[in-house]
Amino acid sequence: MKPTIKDVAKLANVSISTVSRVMNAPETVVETKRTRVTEAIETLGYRPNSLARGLISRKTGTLGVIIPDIRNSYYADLIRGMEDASKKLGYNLIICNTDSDKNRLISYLNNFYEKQIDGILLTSEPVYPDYYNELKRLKMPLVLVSTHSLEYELPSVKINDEQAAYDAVSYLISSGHKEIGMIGFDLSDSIAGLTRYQGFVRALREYNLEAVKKNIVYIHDWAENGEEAAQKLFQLAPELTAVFAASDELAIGLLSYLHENGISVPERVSVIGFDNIRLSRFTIPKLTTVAQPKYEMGVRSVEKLHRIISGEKDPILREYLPHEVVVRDSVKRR
Amino acid sequence: MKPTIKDVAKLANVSISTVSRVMNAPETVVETKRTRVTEAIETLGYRPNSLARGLISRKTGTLGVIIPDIRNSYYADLIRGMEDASKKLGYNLIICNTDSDKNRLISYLNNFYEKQIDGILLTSEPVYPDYYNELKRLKMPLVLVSTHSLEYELPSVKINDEQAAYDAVSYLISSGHKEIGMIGFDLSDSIAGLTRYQGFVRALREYNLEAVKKNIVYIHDWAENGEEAAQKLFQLAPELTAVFAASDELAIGLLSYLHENGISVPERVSVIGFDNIRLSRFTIPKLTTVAQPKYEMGVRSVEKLHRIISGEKDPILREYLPHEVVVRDSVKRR
DNA sequence: CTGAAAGCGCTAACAG
DNA sequence: CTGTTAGCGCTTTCAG
Repeated sequence: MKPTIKDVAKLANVSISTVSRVMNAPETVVETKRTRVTEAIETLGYRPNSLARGLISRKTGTLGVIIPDIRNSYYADLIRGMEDASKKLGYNLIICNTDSDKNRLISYLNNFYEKQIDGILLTSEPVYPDYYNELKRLKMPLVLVSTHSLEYELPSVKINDEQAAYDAVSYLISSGHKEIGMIGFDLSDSIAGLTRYQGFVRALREYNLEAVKKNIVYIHDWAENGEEAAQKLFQLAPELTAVFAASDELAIGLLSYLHENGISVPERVSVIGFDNIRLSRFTIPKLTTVAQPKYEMGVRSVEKLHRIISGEKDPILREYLPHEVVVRDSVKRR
Repeated sequence: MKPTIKDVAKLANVSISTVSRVMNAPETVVETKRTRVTEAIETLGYRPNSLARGLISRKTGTLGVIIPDIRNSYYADLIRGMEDASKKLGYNLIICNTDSDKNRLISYLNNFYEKQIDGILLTSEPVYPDYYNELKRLKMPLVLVSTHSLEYELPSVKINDEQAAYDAVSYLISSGHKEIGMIGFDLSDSIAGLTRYQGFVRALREYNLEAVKKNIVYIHDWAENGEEAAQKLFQLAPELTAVFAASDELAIGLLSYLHENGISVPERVSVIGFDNIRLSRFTIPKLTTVAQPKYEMGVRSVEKLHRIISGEKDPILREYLPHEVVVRDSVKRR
């Protein structure tokens, strides 16, 4: 049986309140007793039960993270950032994958509620009305990450996806490309789908290239094969000289497809990705992409959530972190 | 304030024990009251507080996962497998990154202890005596994943790394290669380092190629640049026709290096990786590698841990799951 | 400065 | 079948 505060009290010959005090406010206990207690704690290997503590304090020191699928490389850095910030602030992270399944998401929300989680980090998921209602009912501190909500007053941290896509495509255009295509996420995905498409179109329009906006293929699930999409795209528009892929994973599939088909990159076709995942530095050729500050986003989202939990006033409701075009070797000037 | 069992009892006009009963043993309550309680729960949106429950049951429904660094692609599938199995069995997963730092690891162990975690999944870390002592002191159910211990009687699930490396190198040899090199993890890493090296050497020896076992470069940290290691390796042994990389990430760095230096793969040099991470299907050329059943390992480890927690007798202490050479395009017969 | 006592929300005997 | 009561391990008044 694990030693409890009672055991410590008995061994140190004090009351349990005194033991409690040396743990929470040592200066209020006379030194003689304090050391006796400390020693007792030591010899018993006592550690306070955080369930009992949480029952009183109404704090568990645990945050719930909801992501679509951890296998998506995008989340690796994000979560690491969250974890490092959490450790610093005294939290643990419970990670849950939803596969963007509504029921699974709601089930986890209730799970969090029962576990008395201190706050939620909801990732990549658009906030549909039913999610919002559930969230509101549960009344748990929340920060949206890699997503936001314009309809509801919900704190969030993400990049400006539309602008980032715009910058990617502009980079292609300013490199002399006119026959540009895109592999994007379904437009029903209001975060990574619609916005990046809009950025794509805005760039084209600005340079009077709007005619090529038809050169687009959508994928409906992040794990879908980038190669297949690439094939469809080049069937649709064989004349392309550049492609904007809405994620690096997609770009990597595209690179693979092009290589298989003897289409050289960047000589014949240029490719720009999105996210700057770890392995994008090692593709052949090295992938030019627009980087999201993923680690930093993870850190910021936890800090933001912590501020909300602590009741501090958070200066900015919707935070947008800077993205950056990382120039490597997959785009050629022509 | 969240509604408590008292609120439900009051609203349904029964005692709190009755409410408790409809939640835990509904059949022991007469229907009239049962429906009254159910309705009260419904209208209040009541959910039991799992802290209070856990205080009594001594179960939290939470498992602690310790990994070196989630940014390592290897862990994505593993964790997803753990998560899916956990959801099925009613657990949540707390994920902690240690960077293989001893203090950080021990700090998390104590953290788990205080949180009354039901069990621990300790990943990739060799069990040093001080870890073992700490683990023993804490007395928490534990399963080792992607690692094991020969000194201590600790349950584990992993592949046979030595054999897997042997199979990789044998595949190279049976494809006609004699000038073989390796990029491996430091030998002080008894799991991914030493064993894979031993498999490499055993294969060489078996085919009387032991002379080339000097063609090896070690990296000391998984995140180290595979390109640099590759450079050192080819400086050391320019005549190589094949390289065994101890991880796919390393293999991808190697591929990148070779391409940068105009060394064609697999025409001039063949490459075989290890792990079969998601993106290894999309490298150029597609990477031949030895696959670990990562997802399955995650599932099995949670099931195993669950069995231990439930006090069931677990048939096998140390489980070894099958690996498999996945032949793609990066190794050429010569 | 310190001990006794109440209570966080819930489960589990124990009577009735 | 159901209510009362006693805790689970800890923090927090409240006296002294």
